[in-house]
Amino acid sequence: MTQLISSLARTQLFEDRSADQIEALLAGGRERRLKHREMLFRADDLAEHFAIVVEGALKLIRPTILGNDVIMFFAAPGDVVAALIMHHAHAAYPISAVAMGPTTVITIPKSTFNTVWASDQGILQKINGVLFSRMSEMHAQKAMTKAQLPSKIARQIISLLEHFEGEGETILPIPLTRQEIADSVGASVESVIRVMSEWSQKGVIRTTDQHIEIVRMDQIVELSRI
Amino acid sequence: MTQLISSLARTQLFEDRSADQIEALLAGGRERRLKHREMLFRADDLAEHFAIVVEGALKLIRPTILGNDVIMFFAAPGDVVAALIMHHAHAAYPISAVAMGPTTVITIPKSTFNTVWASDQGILQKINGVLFSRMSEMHAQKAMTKAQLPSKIARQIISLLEHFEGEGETILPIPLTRQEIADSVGASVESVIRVMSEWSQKGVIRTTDQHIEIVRMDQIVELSRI
DNA sequence: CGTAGCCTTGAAGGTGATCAATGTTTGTGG
DNA sequence: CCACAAACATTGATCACCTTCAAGGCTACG
Repeated sequence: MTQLISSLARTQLFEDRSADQIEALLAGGRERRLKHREMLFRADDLAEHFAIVVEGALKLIRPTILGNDVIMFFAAPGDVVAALIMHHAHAAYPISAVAMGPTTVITIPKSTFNTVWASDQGILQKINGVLFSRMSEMHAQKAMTKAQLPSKIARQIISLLEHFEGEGETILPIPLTRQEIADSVGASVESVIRVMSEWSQKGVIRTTDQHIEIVRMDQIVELSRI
Repeated sequence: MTQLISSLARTQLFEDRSADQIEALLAGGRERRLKHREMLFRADDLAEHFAIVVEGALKLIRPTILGNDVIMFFAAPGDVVAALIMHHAHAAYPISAVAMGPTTVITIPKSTFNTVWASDQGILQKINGVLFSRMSEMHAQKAMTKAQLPSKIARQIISLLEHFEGEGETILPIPLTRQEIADSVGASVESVIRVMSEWSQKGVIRTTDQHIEIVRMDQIVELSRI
């Protein structure tokens, strides 16, 4: 747990907190290590915990009536998931959360949220920050609806790169399949493959066992704003 | 102002507050009556106020690189807009807000938010509720990306009807153009017109000067889940 | 009475979906 | 460590949905 706390202390959420304070905020919390593709919680299950991503990544997905999945968000270390729902009594998760690669999270009971977190102005503010960036991301995606597929994929990749690596890095640190890209931009796998294969051939990107490397960032940026 | 307070007291946000409490929360607030199509604030302007819709409606729009607009959200009476951004110092509005029909709002300075609102747990919780439903709406929309246009339009109409009227009503109380529907579902005006003209012919909907009436709700509901 | 905003209709064409088949890599149990 | 299954990537052909472009009509309002 001390290990955990020290890595949490580096996240945006807890940056201005002491180890003691963090420990108090984690009351009743439990570390969970998820394997690749393991589910943390399922849509429609009763929401009794929220979670903080410590390492790895979660995809927040929702099945559609048509049978396919839609990926709403990729949660990176430091992200809080299912926090908004904690304010509702007896509510169900609106989405499912699935690990991408080996992932560590802390799950915290609703009761801790409603006692410790809800009365901590600083934390609430941080959570709002997290929500704000999530909302911004959804807006950015929606603003691309009428753009062509290559632009959408390019934007998504850039966004993921920034969200997971900060600046400068060019290799996405999570295993990301073409299907997942398709599910997040609202396209079919085949179409995503056609676009990305062309990029690979032109040397714009490179893929080594599900890890995507951006070789020519300038080109991707350009594509994202056509 | 007393008039205003009494209509605010009926909103979800202030339902459990006394008139005095409401007045305190509105410190520095100013009533604004907007005409149809008048802009409350513009994207990229410095965000110094947030607002509560009292009557009418606002569309929250964002221009895209391709030149067209995207409508992110339709704000109904009781909705709070630009609240999330209040936590950031010197931030700009990420979207523009434009009145649909004659609209009354209260604009409240950032300073009030950061003093009175930020220290009021109850209010923060309510705001989270507002955000939650906004997020849910974005999710619902995203879940429809791969659906066909008629389904998207049907879903959007149902969602607006619920958001603006509660239950049971069948006439949308805001002037809503085909262009606005198109901008909100990510389609072209022409396509929206083609779909809705067919509905009009079949007697599923009726339009009288920009007010849409749902005649056969069952059909619309059915269409929304194909 | 002219302009602005909105609605309508038709024709042509393209982007991306769907379907189907196959190759490749990863993982697992005997 | 091999064999087989599961997950993932690929390619081609066909076709539907929706966009785009163009032209015109209707209604409200200053």
